[in-house]
Order: sequence, then C-alpha cells, then structure tokens
Amino acid sequence: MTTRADIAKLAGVSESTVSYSLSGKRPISEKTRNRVLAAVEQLGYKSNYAAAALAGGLPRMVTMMTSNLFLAPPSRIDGALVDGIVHGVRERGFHSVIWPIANGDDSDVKVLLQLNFSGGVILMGVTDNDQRVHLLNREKVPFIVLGRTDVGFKYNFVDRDFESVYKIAFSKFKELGHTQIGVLSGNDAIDPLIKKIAASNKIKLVSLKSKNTIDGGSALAKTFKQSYPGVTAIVSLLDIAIVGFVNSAKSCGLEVPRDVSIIGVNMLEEQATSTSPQISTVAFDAYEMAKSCGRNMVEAIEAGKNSKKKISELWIGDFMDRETTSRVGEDSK
Amino acid sequence: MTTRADIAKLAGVSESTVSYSLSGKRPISEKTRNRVLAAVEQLGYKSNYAAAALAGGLPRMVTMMTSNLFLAPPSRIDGALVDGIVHGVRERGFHSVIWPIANGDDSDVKVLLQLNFSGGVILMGVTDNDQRVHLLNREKVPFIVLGRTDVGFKYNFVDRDFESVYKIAFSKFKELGHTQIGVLSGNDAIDPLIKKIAASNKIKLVSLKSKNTIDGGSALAKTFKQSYPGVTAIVSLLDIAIVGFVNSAKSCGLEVPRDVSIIGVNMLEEQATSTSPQISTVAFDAYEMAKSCGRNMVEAIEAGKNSKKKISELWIGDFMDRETTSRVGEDSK
DNA sequence: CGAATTCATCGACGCGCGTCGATAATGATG
DNA sequence: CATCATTATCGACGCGCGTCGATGAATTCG
Repeated sequence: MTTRADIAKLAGVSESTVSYSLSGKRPISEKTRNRVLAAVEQLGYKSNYAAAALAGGLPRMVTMMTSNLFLAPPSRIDGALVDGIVHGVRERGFHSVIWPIANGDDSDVKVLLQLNFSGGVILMGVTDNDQRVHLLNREKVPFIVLGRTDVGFKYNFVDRDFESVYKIAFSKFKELGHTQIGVLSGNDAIDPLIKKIAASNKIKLVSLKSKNTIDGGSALAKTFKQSYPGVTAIVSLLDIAIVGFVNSAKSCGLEVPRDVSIIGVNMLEEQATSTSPQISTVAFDAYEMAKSCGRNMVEAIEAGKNSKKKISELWIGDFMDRETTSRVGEDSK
Repeated sequence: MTTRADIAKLAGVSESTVSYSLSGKRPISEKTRNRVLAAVEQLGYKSNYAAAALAGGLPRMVTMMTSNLFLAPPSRIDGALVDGIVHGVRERGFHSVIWPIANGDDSDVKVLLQLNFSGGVILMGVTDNDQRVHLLNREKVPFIVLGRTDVGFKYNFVDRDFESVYKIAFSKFKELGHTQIGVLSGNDAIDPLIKKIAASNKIKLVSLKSKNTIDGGSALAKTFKQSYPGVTAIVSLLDIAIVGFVNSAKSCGLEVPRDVSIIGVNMLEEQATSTSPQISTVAFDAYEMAKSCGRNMVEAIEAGKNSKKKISELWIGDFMDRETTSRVGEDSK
C-alpha cells in the first residue's frame, strides 16, 4: 500500500506537507503542491480510510439504512433512491454504503455507530414510531429521514409532498368531469388530508378498502360495478392491489378507463407499466429527490454535530398520463 | 466513546489483557476474562472498527458489489440474496455493506479497495467479461462471484445450477405428456445446454424470441396459436415477457394451462404470483444460497490471501407447482 | 528446596493520517 | 540594518487497537 510517507519521500517534502497539500487546510505554495500532486498521481495514492477516520478526520461516508426493505415486495425500495443518493453524495467527494438491517433490530443500528466509519445516516423505509430515529437522535449522529415522515417533522427530512399528489390527482379528475371518486387504501377511514383536498374540488369520496395484494385488487374488481355504481374514478394508494384490479378488470366486465378511470399514487414506474392498460400515476422524481438528500447529508456532516441548521425538503409530484384516465364514460383520451 | 482503556481500568487489568480476553488469541484465566467481559457488558463497549482495521486486524467486513442493479427492472436484484449474505456473514461475526457502483465504472471498485475497510467482496450481477473480476483478481482481494458465472469457473463462485433447472422443467413436462415445447428467450438460437437436455427427454424444441418486456409477451400471446400450432408448453427464460404473455393470454383466446402449459425460469416469486393464473416455476432458494456464500466469504477472508482453496458451489432448483402446468389439453391438475 | 517449565499478564510499539505548535524563509517597515 | 509580521514547511503527537517480547506468578520435577 502506498502511504503518505511514500509521497513525501518522492516529492521531497515532509509528511504533513503532503496532508496539507491534499486537504488545503493550510496554505502550501503552488510549486510544492504541484510536486506533491504529481507524486500522488504517479503512485496512485489514496488516503487510507481507516487511518483517516481514526485520526479524527470526518468519516467521509454516508450510510443508507434500510429495514430489510429488500425482502417484502410491497415495501421494496425504489432503486432510483439509492442511485440518487450515491450520486448526490459522490458529487461532494463522499462515499456511500447500504447497511441492511433486520427489521426493528436496534442492536444493528448501534453496531453501525460503534463501527464509527460512517459520518451520517440516511434513514429509508421509516415506519411509525421507528426506534432508529430516536436512537440516532440520542447518539447525535447526523441523519436525514428520507421517504416517510410518520415520525413527524421534528428531525431532518426530505420527503415527497403527498398533499401535492392529491391536489394534482383530484384536479385532473375534476377536469375530466369525475365527481365521485373511490379512494383505494388499506383502511376504512379516509385520510383527513385527502378529504380536505377532495372537498375543495367539490368531489365526493368513497372509501375502497383492500389488502395490498394482487388478489385483493382482483376481488375488488369483481364486485366493483355492483357495489359502487356511481364511482367513475379511483385514486389508488395501494401499488400492488391496483395492479391486480386493472389486470382482472376486463374479465370482470369492467372497461378501464371507460367504466372507471384510475390514478395510482406511490407506485413504481415498473409496476404502473406492467399492466394493460398501463396505469396513469402521480409520481415523484425519486432520483433527483434522493440526490438532493445526499447533498444535504454531506453538508450536515461537514457542518458538524453542533450545527443547528435543520433540513426540511418537500418534493412535488408529476402527473404521468398513461392509459387509465379519460373523461367520464369515454373510452380514452 | 468507550475505549479499551476504559475497560482495562474498570476491570483492573492491562489493555492488552482486554484485547486477548476478547480475541482469545492468548490464554487468559477464566476469572480475569469474566471480569473483563463484565466490564465490556457494563459499558457497552465495542471495538472501534477503524482502529482495528488500521492496527492490522482483519477488516471484518464483507462488501456486496452490485453494478447499479437497482435501477433497471429486468436485472433488479433479488432481495433474498442480500438478506442471505447479511445473515451468513453475521453468523461468523462479520458485517456487510452494499457498495453500489455505476455500471462498468472500474474506478469505483478501486476506491473501495483503497478505502481498505472491506476484507472481501461478493460480486453480484456480473456480466460477460466483467472488468471488476479481473481487477479484484489482480489486487488479490478475496472475492466470490455470486450469481452469473459468464466469466467461467476460473474464480471462486456460488451459483445456481441452470442445468438442473432445465432437467427439472423438461422432465416435468415430459411427465405431463408434452412433446413439443417452446423456449422463450431473447435469442433465435437455443442454448446448446437446453437442446441437449431436451434431446435426452425426447422433446422437440421450438424457439420463441421476444424482448423481455410486457409488450413483447403480449405480442407473442396474440400470434401464438397461429404461429406455433403444435407447441403445448413453454419454458420461459424471460421474467417480464412471460408475465405479459400470461396476463393477455385470455383476451387472445389462449387458455392457460389448457392450451399451453408454462414453466418460468429465473423469476422472482413476486413476479410469478402477480399473474392470473399464477406461473409455475423452477426456482432456487436464493436465501440459503446467499447465506452459504456469505459463510464462504468469511472463511476465505480468515484463510488469508495466500490460501489456495477454491470455492465452487452449485445449487439445485425446485419445482414450484402453481397454476400454469397441466397434462396436455387438460384444464388444470 | 532449587531449577526448569508452563501459564497469565503487562508494557511498548506501530499501523497511517490529521493537526498543533514551532521553525525557517521571506518580505515589509521604521 | 534590526525588527516585526507573514508565509511556507517541518516535526511530533495521538487517535484505538493488534501483537510481540518480556516479566512475574504458579506449577512441576529432580
């Protein structure tokens, strides 16, 4: 391994001069620095991460912490998020790793902190009352919650603005003449936020409850016409169920979008385009959002533990016009 | 941060005694070790990763290296693989991270090695002539190729035994009376391996070429009856296309499995059960395979760079009997 | 009981780098 | 020319831990 000493010898300077040439934390003359940089180039030197971290430098590493999101299909993580963070962080000269932990297993979080090679944590797939949030807060590790903010807005977060989603969806439906809309979710009760936005668009809401499974969606399709005669459109919060619904609609005598228009929320493009017809959605640019999150994370780390700046970002959705939205009673656009 | 010195003071022993108590590399009396362990417990001490790595201890960390597998749906990584590795590695007291790199970007690989916090690498999503393989080999970093071994069997690998898959699929079809079978893949030519196995089962093969997209599968379904009249069964190598095929079969006048039986290869359970009828597959226990891979990785790291032991593991598939396989001309099982 | 052996423990050193205080070189000022 | 401020560079130290050689205690054997 090439070390600082090798560079110093080759460039004919002291080791500390090498350090300062690279970090820029003290002035080094143009001439000297160029010699050092040339030596670095020639030997392919990179500072040893462990040594740098040990010596008290900032760990230039960001950890993405997922609660085994990889296993369960409904919560499977969006790859664009990972990719966005990687690039956002790299832009600032940091690295990133994913730390896959068992669901709700706090000890894994502690281990990561003890390992002390990570300067900050981006929490993904946070659930209600997630213990990891409290733990990170207690340990004073810089962290950002990316994604769901059920924990509230108390801590740093970057999130989708769901309010914008519903605004966009309902105003689109209103524009197409729909006045009675079903909300497909896992609960009987409809989120007050959704109610409020629908009301301001003079839209009547009906709750459609289902499990978020293919079968759940199919079952709904079977009984839909009979059970909800006046409903001409659906806003779906369930990514899997709505796929089941659309795929079995035709064989249940339901013509999409003629009989019922659909806008999906919180779906991956992959899912939305896997059906026939393909599902219109309100989607976020997950990549850009995550990239920004990565940049923010680096800034927070560099600002230090005593920084009092709080990160709050909300991102607006876009309407993706596919094949499940039309004027009331019409076949397609 | 609690350090070795804190433990030593509390237990009333020297720092090196603490180290040896924990590592077991020198004999320490029962009594002393218990005092040390109690102190460790009391203060919640964990050794600092950076310091341990720097001091020349093995980096007790395994890196999973994926070439941005997260983005593209067709190559999206199987979460069970990640989970299996995490647990396999942890069983041996190691940790694991995912190092997401841009596709084919060697420099990222070098950076990881320079960082020197990873004792070994598990390569995932390896492609033909993958440069990462050569790079890791040159740098003498212990590594295992998990998944595809297009690079050949020259290096350590843990993989699915695809031969077993085809053996299982064809013998199942033979048992059900099918004698003419379509092979759905991305190429016109059929893999010689598949030909050989089909021949030994006295099965006639027909090549079905398609893009691996939903639309590709749908298109095939439309023309299937007309174009391939004698074909009563399909072995699919395309996970996305076959979903499209099954989902649009009924509306094309194709009854699955009565008109055509289907066995999917290389599919996630999630995909296979997203259709109606659900697709029968030959699948691997990805979790167990990956877990074994993790264990092997740790062993290789502990064996050291000069170990000459080569790791070669092949895992056999299982037939998952769902709803797309029946005797020729019959409706279901 | 003294010498030889084994066992348990200690102290010291170094891994590679960040950083502080000190020193040498240079320039500005009276 | 002497003095002071400035700039460029150096040497030394410590981060926390793994490990080697050495020391002291306990045990065995003649």
